[in-house]
Amino acid sequence: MARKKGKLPAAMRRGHDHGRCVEEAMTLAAELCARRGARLTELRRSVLEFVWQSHAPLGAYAILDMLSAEGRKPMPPTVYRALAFLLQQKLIHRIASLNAYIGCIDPGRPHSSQHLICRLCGTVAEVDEEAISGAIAASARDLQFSVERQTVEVTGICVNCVRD
Amino acid sequence: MARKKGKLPAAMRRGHDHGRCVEEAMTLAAELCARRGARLTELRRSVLEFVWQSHAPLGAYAILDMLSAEGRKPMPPTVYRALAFLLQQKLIHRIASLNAYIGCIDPGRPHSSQHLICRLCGTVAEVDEEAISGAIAASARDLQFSVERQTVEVTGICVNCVRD
DNA sequence: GTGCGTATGTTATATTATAACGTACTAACT
DNA sequence: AGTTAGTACGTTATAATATAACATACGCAC
Repeated sequence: MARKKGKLPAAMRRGHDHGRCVEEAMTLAAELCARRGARLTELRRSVLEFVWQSHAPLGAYAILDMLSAEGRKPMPPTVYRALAFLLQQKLIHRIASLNAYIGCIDPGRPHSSQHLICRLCGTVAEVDEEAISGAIAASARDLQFSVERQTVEVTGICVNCVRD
Repeated sequence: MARKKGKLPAAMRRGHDHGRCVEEAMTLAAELCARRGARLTELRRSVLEFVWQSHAPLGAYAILDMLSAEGRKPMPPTVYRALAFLLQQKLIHRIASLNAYIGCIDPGRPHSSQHLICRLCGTVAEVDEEAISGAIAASARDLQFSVERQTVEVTGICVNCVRD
């Protein structure tokens, strides 16, 4: 079950226990990969964890720096391959307008998603609004356009930053 | 007035007179810039024309090559500055998922837009569906998120490519 | 025609991403 | 355990996209 109407997504709820979010996401990712026969290696796990720890999407080279700080010294292709795996498994999303990556909040269920990106704090909230994806699907149908992927990225100011 | 229901956008109507589209777009651009006191220089005009001539979004370096073929030999910043101007004037859109640029079909009127991108032929159709932008606005309102920009890029197969 | 603001030219470099090929690991079977 | 086939990772090089910083030229207002 998704977020209730009127309740903010976790990413935009100040003071929520994000460590717990990350833990749950990692556990779920491990389960999903096991179920699918996909190998969530140490490297991939690390990348996913870094991505999840940040409320703002992480760029590939930021991830690379974090891995370097940990002692690994991977080259770009290594990071990009890990990201490609996580994208395939739908454990993360790519935010095209930022060239950056963020954890998927609901990787176990096929869903469309929309991202609200705060220009000030960088926080991204993922939502899944049937009204939006349905309107897009309807419009495409009208044009006999066969949809494979919807990218919806909404840039603006989040509630926390407006208040500041 | 926008496209009628059931009628394809020009970009996806085979055999439409695209030369005429381009001409009209250039004329309108000149008028708008004059009205706004913005200078549509030769360079900017050329860039806009190249962008308009293509049904598929053009990358900055493709534009650069076209300008080079014409005799100018601009460096990247020159092209990016022209693109920045055209974006500011809302004469073109940037397609984030392709790092490429395409003409705006209705630069004279403030509007939100959604882009349907054919994965096979590269053609992009711009639409302005109130149902989509409205649903996004409503969802954002619900989260007290103040929207500045909506990016909606729908990837799939267009009607012409499905038939082939 | 002088001066000021804008546009463009130029050099250098930053940022994001991938191609190509080599090595190592892992799991499955014998 | 040894063999092997497939996958993951390492490494080198480079492609593709984009911007910073500073110099020159252009165009319009006065």
